[in-house]
Amino acid sequence: MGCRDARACDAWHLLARLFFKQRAHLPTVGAELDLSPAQIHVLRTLEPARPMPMGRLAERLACDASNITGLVDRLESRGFVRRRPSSSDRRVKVLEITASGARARAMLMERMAPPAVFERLSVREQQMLVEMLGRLLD
Amino acid sequence: MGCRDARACDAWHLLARLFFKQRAHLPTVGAELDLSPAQIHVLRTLEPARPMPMGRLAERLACDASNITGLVDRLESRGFVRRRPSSSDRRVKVLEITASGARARAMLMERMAPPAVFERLSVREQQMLVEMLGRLLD
DNA sequence: TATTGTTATACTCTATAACTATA
DNA sequence: TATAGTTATAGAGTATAACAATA
Repeated sequence: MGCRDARACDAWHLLARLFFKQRAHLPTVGAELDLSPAQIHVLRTLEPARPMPMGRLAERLACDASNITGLVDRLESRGFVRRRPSSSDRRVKVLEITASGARARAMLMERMAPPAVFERLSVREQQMLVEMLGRLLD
Repeated sequence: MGCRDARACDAWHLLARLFFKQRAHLPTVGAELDLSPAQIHVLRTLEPARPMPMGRLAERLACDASNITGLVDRLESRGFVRRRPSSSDRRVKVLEITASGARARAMLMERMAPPAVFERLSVREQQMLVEMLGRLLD
């Protein structure tokens, strides 16, 4: 009845639980800037000084490319994000976060990672967690 | 421009990235059983032999209680979940996963935690990850 | 008077398919 | 012929507010 790899299933389950637990703060945090949860994830994914084609953003958010158009439309109209033509392929539009968007992003990230949660781990453990999550993402 | 607690922000960011990466498989996995991503998370949250009031499920999924009604309606009509009256409070309805639901759950969990991902960590590291995530969830 | 679950409503997200402009 | 982004559409999720039953 269980999974073949019980530890992997446990890990995924706990990971999802922690994500939902933190996600509970998204509506409150987003309300201050009038940003929906999905828009917050766009800002989170668009790291400053790391432009990203729209298609790649769709991959990272695990959604269809057609969703990105509308999400970016509203963020762009509010000055948080910019569309740039790609220099190598004229079909591609590259997304950049603006200075204003980067400020909003930093504020959002900070609210989403309340020290009260992650301080339950020692500094050494926090480093290990970050390193392990990074390896799972490769 | 960064967060006050950079490590906590990194951890939250990586956590969200990993969640989205795994979530990319949800539509494919769910399609086999005709389950939406949200319905999959209901089944994942409802661990076998651990009945849960509807309100508590709403908390765990970080959504409004009114959403749970519809989600559970469809899962119940397909025999994956049961509503039971609470013995102590007649306002409360307790949710149980059925035998059929538990089989679907095990299949989903296995597909969502492909060994190819978690095998990038040693057994010792997997144990530590599970232990740390558990502590973050307390 | 407060709480649990439900209903009705409106809004957003989401995938699908068809379209354009490039490649 | 294939790909990146857009548009139109319909379906599902979501929060809000009002409601019934119970505490």
